[in-house]
Amino acid sequence: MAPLDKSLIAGLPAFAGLSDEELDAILATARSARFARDRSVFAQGEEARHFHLLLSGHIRVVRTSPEGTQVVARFINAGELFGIAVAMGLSSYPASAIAAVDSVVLSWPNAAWSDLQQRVPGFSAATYRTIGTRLQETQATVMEMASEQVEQRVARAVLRLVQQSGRKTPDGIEIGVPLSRQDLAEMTGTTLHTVSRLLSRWQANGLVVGGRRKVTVTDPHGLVLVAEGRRDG
Amino acid sequence: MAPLDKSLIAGLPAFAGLSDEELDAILATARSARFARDRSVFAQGEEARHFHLLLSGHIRVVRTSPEGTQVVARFINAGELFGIAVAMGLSSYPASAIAAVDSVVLSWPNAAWSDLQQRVPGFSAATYRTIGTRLQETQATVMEMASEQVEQRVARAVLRLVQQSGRKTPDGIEIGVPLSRQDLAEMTGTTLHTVSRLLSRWQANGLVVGGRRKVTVTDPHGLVLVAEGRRDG
DNA sequence: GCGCCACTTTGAGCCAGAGCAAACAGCCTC
DNA sequence: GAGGCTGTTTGCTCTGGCTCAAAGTGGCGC
Repeated sequence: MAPLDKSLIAGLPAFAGLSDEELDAILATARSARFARDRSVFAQGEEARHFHLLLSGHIRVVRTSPEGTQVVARFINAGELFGIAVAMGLSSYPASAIAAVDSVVLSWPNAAWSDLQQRVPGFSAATYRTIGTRLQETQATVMEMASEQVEQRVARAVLRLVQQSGRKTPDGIEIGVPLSRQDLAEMTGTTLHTVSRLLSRWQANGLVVGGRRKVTVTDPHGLVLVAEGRRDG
Repeated sequence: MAPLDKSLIAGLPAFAGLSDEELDAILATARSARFARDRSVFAQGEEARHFHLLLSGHIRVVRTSPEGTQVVARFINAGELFGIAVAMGLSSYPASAIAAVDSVVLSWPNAAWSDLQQRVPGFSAATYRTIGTRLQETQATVMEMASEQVEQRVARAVLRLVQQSGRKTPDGIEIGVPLSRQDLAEMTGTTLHTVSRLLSRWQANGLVVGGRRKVTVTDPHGLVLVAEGRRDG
């Protein structure tokens, strides 16, 4: 395989300020791979030999319970680390990572982890922040599930996705990830039926426009009111 | 204040294998304090100037939503770090920490964080694991809330507490933290009424014995079956 | 040892949202 | 462009668990 070009990672905040030589050294042990939509980068329970960085596309991180219930834990955006089981002292991946769209992933063997920590100043702190942020977000999800109605939770999930990957279109802001009603249900702990009903009502009230695996928000402010429980969708 | 004795922390895994001099140096910037039951070590939203280590007792970590709903995020046991906002790049505490019983806490100013990281080999990795573990646990909670019935969730919460702080008594295994029905409800996202009804039924069926702020598990195996949904309490 | 307060129990009614069922519509393949 | 998937919509029914209400009860302070 040809050496990877340092321009791939030169622009990422995690590697800011490094010399060309250092970038090359970091990339020496990395491999890049393309994943078609719906292909799995790694599967829950699989032995974790690598950690990964998303170069382009979107990854859906999914946890499956022993009974088969699935929960979408988060979406990974370009530039983010994922599958860093090695950092958390885990020997196998606690969730599966599925390409939500065609994606390009850079992967290092776990052995490269300590090297990166030493070589890249601030890498360690940045990783702490990444994991810390995810912990905060996950705890926020727990709070929501404990205290809010389904309608508010779904509204929040949609707004979060808009922030993460919203794309301006003539009709409004479109979520840039193919997103089924089922996905939305798995992010909010409800059923696709309930999500579908909510979106239908929101659409009738001019808040969103739905489509097959697609949601476009036409009235973000109105949806914020719904998320805060200060307005009925 | 008299210097703290190194025997306080010598036995903790995080500081294993350090020389007496190093232990003294680490303790030089720490302060210990005693917190009576129900006193707060720090409050949600407060500026995070210190990080903490629990020497003895139990701490309840509580998040409160803008609307006032409370969720018990976790219990901290002796020997664990908590309030490590500094590691996650947060400037204020995301939750409150309340002494569940009389407790002794060792606190360092944030400035000591990087020092500890450099001075103590393996400290960084241990902290990653701590945060990583909490992330896993929190995500497991999300899964439970999305896919399980209230009865199973409460049973799991009780079993988890038994593991963390169970004390053998003639009647069975008693949870070593004063635990109201309200606390249990806040850990599982339900109401104290429902928890009370469940415990009453479990008691009638010989699984547990309840008391004021107290729960004793008399049939752990039976409770596991309830937690797994393979038996009705 | 009395009274109070915080915690707990139990009852009754109700409703958000799950489960079940069935029809419907983009979109891709051949 | 016909056929078949996969994803979506919508109606109906049923129920777990929340809400409101009120009556216990253990234990601490005085």
